[in-house]
Amino acid sequence: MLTQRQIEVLHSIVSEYIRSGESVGSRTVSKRYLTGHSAATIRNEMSDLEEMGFLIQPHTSAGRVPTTKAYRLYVDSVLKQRENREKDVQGWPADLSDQRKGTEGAMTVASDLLSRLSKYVGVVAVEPLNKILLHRVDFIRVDSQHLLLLVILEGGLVHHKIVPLVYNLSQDSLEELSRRINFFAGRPWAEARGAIRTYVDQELREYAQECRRALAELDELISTRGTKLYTGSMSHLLDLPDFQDLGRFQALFTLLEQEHELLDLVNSCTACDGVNVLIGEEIEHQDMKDCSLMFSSSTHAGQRTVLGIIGPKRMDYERALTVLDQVFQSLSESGIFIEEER
Amino acid sequence: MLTQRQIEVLHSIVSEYIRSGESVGSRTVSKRYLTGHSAATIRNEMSDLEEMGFLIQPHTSAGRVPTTKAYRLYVDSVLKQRENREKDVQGWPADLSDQRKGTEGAMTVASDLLSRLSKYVGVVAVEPLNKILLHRVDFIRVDSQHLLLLVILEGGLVHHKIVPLVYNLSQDSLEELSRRINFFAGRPWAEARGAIRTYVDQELREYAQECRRALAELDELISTRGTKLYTGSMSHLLDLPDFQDLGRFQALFTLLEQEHELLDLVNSCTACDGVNVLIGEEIEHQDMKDCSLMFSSSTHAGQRTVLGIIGPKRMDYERALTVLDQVFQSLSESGIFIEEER
DNA sequence: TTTTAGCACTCGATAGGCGAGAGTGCTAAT
DNA sequence: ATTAGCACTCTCGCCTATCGAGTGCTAAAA
Repeated sequence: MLTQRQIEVLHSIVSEYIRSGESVGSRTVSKRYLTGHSAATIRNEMSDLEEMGFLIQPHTSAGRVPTTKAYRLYVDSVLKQRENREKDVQGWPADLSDQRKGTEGAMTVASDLLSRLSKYVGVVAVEPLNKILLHRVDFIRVDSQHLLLLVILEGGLVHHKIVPLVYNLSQDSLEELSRRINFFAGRPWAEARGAIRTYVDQELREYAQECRRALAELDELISTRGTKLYTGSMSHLLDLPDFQDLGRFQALFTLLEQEHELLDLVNSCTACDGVNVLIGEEIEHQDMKDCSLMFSSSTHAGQRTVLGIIGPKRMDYERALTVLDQVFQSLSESGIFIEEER
Repeated sequence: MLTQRQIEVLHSIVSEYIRSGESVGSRTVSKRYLTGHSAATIRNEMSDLEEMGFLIQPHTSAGRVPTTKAYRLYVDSVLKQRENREKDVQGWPADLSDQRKGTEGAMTVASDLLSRLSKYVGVVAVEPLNKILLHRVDFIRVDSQHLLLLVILEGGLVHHKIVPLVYNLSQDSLEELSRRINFFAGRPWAEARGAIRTYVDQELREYAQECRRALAELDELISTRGTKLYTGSMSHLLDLPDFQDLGRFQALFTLLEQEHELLDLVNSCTACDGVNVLIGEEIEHQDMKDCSLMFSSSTHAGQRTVLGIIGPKRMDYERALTVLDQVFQSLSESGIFIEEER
């Protein structure tokens, strides 16, 4: 168990390290943080803390650097403090409501906002559509050869796709088909799918093949689209001392450019609602061992949305937290990703 | 005027510099390229070429490095050679036709393909929609409060937007409105706009305000969307010796992340159809003075599309050219951005 | 017993010095 | 006109000395 003073020392070291990025010596702590104690005292505590695995020395005569274990303690205390002030946060009114481009645009703006405000990298992930509630489906005849599938989901998400028509489906059968599908409005697509397929097979025998094709396309449009990912700007990272080393930067950069890798990462984050932080090795990815991932996931109208900030392990967790709360709030208030009444 | 031998020397130096990335000495040229002449001869030629502004020495006793002027000459000759073999190119069959995600997806894939194959950065720019031909417009009542605007353009591009409805437009007036608009199918939106606005003002007086609003939304949807830009992956750049220096990389990186900056750049490229190359200072942008921009712009069905590759001045122009041709061809063959018959 | 002052020691970072190597320009010979 | 030879220049890598921050330990003070 840690004594009160040990906790204070640890907290000082983490703070100072986050601030400066350089290993922290006993003198610094004694002078700037715990002025009541001499450097020697701090030194002894630091030695103990190192033995307990909270600190390491990069080399014999440098200061100490916090380990993941230390960050963990620090972050937990930051998160705890947040719960107390909680709703104090309300700074800049990010105008996401200026939704010229709908959901897609808002998410792009949000991820970029996360990046710009935090100075790290913002990501926004929106879950697969198949869990979202269906609002309405339309089949629109574009011309004799093409059909436009139009899917409107709860919350105003719209998706579409043009598909070729091989057989000639009558406008009537199309309307009948969409009427059937729309019967499932307000329920998740996953539910509607089975029922509709049965209907097509049994009653629309005549055009069954073509209908089934249209349905398959629709299914693919909704289901396989997978989690949609938005990544904010990354150039701020280059200003950080942590990424002056090209190799380290490249590792993260390459990772962030490969959507599917990043997706796996984000998917592993959807543990529970609220704000969570993964630090260094806690993230199951080699190239992220020097990074931290703070994310806030929330579920509304059956759709899970994850806002995240990726930065160095040495990130300013307090600021990141504020930014995350802020953007989350903006997003909620703008009524874009949550449309309760409808 | 340059003698034949001077041209050969210059060509050798540029080739070698592109290959190695290090300043080229007279010995190297003499040994590996113009074996018929001694280093001293080359040296004299190089001295002359430097006086003429084709070469510079980084410092007194290093080899020489080509200037923009030299690259210009080199690139022009590469482009000239291409015209001769022209249609020889046909390598990997990039399967863009697997267009699960429509135009948008294809462009994303194309830009990424450009990046991956060239090892530089690929960009694809698609012109504003307002010049594209209108195929059909629909207004769809989503619920009592929302209207879905649906615009289908020639070539299968679909755009949509949900807008709130303040007044109550009858289904009839909406249908009438869309019928009127669809009268302009096959002509550019810019043309249709004026006529329709007149119609609304004069004949739909009753709901004029609401209609005008819907129209304005539609107008915005089509017109102000501006050039749509797709940027491929950039991580390859970090493998190049040219970008080992963080500062240089950051400059380019930041630029590429700022869409509007990049847009200005690309817009200045739409000079004429075909392949063009801008080298270093030829690009009107401070941060691009060490980069080159190769782009191929083409117009089909009234819409201009620009494929571009951004790399170091020292880029492998021949490979870049091949890649560009290749992707361009794939895009054409996949019938995505060109749909002639319809 | 805990804290503190003092001191010797360690080790990385920085700066200066040195030699090697690559490339040039010039001159003289071919 | 071309080429061989040579002195000169400049960068780069390597080595060494020095500096300074920080530690661990010991002994004295609280």
